Amino acid sequence: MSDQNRRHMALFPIGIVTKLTELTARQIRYYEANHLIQPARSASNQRLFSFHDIDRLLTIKSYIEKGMNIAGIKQVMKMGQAASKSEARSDATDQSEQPRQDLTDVELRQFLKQQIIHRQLGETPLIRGELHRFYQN
DNA sequence: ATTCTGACA
DNA sequence: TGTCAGAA
Repeated sequence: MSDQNRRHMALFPIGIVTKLTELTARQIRYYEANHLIQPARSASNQRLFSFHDIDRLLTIKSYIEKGMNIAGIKQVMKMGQAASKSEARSDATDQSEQPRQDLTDVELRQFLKQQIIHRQLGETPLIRGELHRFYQN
C-alpha cells in the first residue's frame, strides 16, 4: 500500500482528533461545513479522519491563531496547492522537502497582497485582529 | 460512552 | 464559538 493511501485512510473519530489538534468538535465540524476539510463517514454517519485531515486541521488552526477567518484560509490554502506545484517545477535541487509548513510564509505574503487589493475595493476584510505587523514585509 | 444535527436566554 | 437538546 502506498504512503498516499495510508495518509488518506479514514482512521480516527472526532474525539481523538480534538485531542490531537486542540480544536473543539464544534470548530472541526464548522470547518467541514465550510469545505476546509472533507473527512470520510462511517456506516453510522460518524466522521472518520485521516492523517491528511489531521495536518490539514493543524494548518487551519495556525491560520485561525493568526487571525484569519474561513474565507481567508480558503484562499491561502488554494494558493498553497498552486504554489506547491509551481515550486516543485522551479526547485530542481530539493528532493525530499516538507511543503506545508515551509509554504506558510509565501502563502501569507501572497494572501496579504490580495488583502490590500480587496480592501481598496471595499471588500470585507478576511483578517481580524492584530495581523498588521505583517504589512511591513 | 460518543457523535450528529440544529438552534440560540 | 459555546452549549444544550434529542436522536442514533
